[in-house]
Amino acid sequence: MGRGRVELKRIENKINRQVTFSKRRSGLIKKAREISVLCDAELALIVFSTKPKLFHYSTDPCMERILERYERYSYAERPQLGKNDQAPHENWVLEHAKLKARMEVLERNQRNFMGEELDILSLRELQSLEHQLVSALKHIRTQKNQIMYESISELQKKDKALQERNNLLAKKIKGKEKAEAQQENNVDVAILPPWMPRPTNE
Amino acid sequence: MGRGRVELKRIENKINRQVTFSKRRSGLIKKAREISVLCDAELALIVFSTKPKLFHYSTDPCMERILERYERYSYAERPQLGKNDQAPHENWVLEHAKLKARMEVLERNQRNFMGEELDILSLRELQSLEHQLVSALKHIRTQKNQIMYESISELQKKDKALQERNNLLAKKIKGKEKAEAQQENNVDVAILPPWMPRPTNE
DNA sequence: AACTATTTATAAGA
DNA sequence: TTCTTATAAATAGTT
Repeated sequence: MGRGRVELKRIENKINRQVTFSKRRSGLIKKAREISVLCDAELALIVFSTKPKLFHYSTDPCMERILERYERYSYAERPQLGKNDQAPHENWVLEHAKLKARMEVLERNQRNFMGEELDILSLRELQSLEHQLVSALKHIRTQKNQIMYESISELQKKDKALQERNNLLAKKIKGKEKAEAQQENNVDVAILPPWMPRPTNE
Repeated sequence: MGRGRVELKRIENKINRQVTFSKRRSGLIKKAREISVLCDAELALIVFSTKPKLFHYSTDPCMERILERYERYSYAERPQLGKNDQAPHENWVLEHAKLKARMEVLERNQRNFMGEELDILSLRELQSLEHQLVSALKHIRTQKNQIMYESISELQKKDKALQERNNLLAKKIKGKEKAEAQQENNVDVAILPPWMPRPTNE
């Protein structure tokens, strides 16, 4: 919709892509709101731009509710693995407890990884944590470098292609100018009355 | 769009609502796909009809990934929602799903903190992670230093105390030796026959 | 950010 | 559900 069909593929021009993103995002969110109001549907829409920036729309004041509902639904829809018909409740309680315990461990770890709650750790544990973080940092920096290198090499490739194209265009223009100059000369000579002096080639 | 404006409110006729839902749902999903392709955006769309039936679209093969990413982003700005006083079972299933979702986020975070699975992170996310780790390392090293200092100063205190006790004991022993020596001398001199030479004090 | 020529979505009807 | 079609809405390119 707009002045010209648009091919369904990534828009290469960055500015253009950004503008289109912004327009279509608002359109999408509007449509989402419309269907939710008109048809009394519950929905959640999450969009990450390449920036990456987050946009979202949800019928529920709290997006989480819908995500949870989704999780629940998709769990239920998943192919039922071994039916736990025998003691589903018992089983659940057990699993829940396990999950909770594991979660607490994870949370504590996470806080430690963020440099919090270190006072309960022994010297040996601190040292191990330190080594882990140093190693992680190494990986992260390597990955960062790689991304940056890739980005640079891509830009260089683009740059080269553009330069070549420029050269080509410059040559074409030069050729054309020469031809035009030639033509002008010819015309001039042709329209001169016979008694006028002809221009001499130097 | 269509033959006549449509008011933005719930369609009361059920059949009509259903038809509209079906049409608009496909339209919405189409638009979602378009923006994701054209603008290179990552997105997740979840729709529940009143049936209730679930429809969803996601750029990622695994919707979870985007939901996790969403969680990660919105985690900071999430205000604690009010307790849902629902049926206990419902509530419980819900909490379980929530726990599981949160767990997955935590696990992913933890892997990231350990320098794994970095390939899905953007440059900006990597940078943020790096800063977090650097800050954490600083805290960890501070804590380590503090523990070591405390340990050292405690050892020094102990050392000093021991040394003092040693000195004290040494003095006591010296005093005793002298006394004994004196006594020995006395005895020696006493039992020497009168014609033997006496020891001289130097 | 506003405009507008077009394309696209879709409401109603079949 | 699907197709058609008149019309509303979205939006690509432009200013």
